[in-house]
Amino acid sequence: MEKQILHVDVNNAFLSWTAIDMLKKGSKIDIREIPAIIGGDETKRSGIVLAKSMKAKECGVKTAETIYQAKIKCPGLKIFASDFKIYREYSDKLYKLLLEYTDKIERFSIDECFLDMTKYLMKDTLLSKAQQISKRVKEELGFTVNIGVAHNKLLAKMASDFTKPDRIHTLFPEEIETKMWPLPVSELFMLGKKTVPKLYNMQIKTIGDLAKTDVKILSKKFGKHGVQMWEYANGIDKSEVQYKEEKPKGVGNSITLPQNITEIEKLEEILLALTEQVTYRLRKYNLLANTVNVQLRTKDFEDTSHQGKLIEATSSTKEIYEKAKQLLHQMYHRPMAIRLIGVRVDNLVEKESKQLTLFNNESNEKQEKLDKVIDELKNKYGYNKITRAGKMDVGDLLKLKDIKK
DNA sequence: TCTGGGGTCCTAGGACCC
DNA sequence: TCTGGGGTCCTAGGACCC
Repeated sequence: MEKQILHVDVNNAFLSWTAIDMLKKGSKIDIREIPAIIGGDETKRSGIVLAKSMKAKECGVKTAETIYQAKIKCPGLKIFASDFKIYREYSDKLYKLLLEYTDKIERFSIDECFLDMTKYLMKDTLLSKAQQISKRVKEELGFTVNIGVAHNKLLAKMASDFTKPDRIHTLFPEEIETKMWPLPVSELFMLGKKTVPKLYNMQIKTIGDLAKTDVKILSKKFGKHGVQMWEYANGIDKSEVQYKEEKPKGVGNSITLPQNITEIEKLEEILLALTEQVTYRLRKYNLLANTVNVQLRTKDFEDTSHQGKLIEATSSTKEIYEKAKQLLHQMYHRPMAIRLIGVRVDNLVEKESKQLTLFNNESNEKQEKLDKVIDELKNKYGYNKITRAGKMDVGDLLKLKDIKK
């Protein structure tokens, strides 16, 4: 049966949400109306553009470029800090509103949702629902969305990306040729900056060119990915809206350091703080990890990572940190100037399904109790207030003067 | 003061087994 | 002085997304 899918995409999400939050707090300016961006902190070496206003876009400012470059392009540019707590609140408000139309919603990211609206079989009904959603979001929540309407997720997502802001676009099978095929191939979902030049070399410049290319040639050159890009170019996507709350497949935490660090002792301390955050989230999900992965980025932007299996699945800060420290020592050799360090856990399993081991020793139980007490304190008094005796969280660590150089 | 942080999925190659 | 081949598991790295 033919599905009816909507893709709802918030226009300039971070910038819009910051704008309406500022207005609510009495700001006289609407940062959506001036050349403005939401950006990281250049003094912490995380100075990239997260979102831009239309006026900033007109100057040529691009998402993910450096603030430094953006300022050159747009001299009067105003920069505002991101606030993910606020973004989460607006995202939740949007989700709640959408729930009134269907419970089959997939939260694809903080500012994008797929809705399975197959229960509205009539095209006119479907379109009027989309119009209703668009109007209500604007009036009740104060920001605008783009909505893509199609028979599968891929086409709905492509459609919502057409012209912005505050628009509804359809992409039904008979419209693929006129609406999607003339677009540059780089516009196709899942085609990034590594693949596009290769396609250009093959004289494949538009999505239409890709759709008409022999899938065997693509399969040979790009493997599975080649088949998928051909299907996408032809509007084929069989995936379902994943509306059931899914547990994460991995949990990670990484930080770009304000200054490069060479001393392994300092890296260890930061690693512990990162690990504490990871295991805290792991325990909140009631999950256990089977593998630990440590990532390093050098001052020259060379990335390396090492991973290792744990003896048994765990969410214990101590056990995961021990493993992480071991991995760090494996990969670290002097003199290395480290720009970024990260830890992540993968191969997660439900806590309940953990196999009982013969030697469920007392020390493990003790450790588990300690983690639990710390988690409860963190829940009660706020994450950053509570840390292990003698240790600080990443934020505090990075404030230390002696970390410099 | 140039280059985030959170993810997912795929692939190539090595180790090991039969 | 020859050197299989299939299968599984594991790891490092890469590509892509928002």
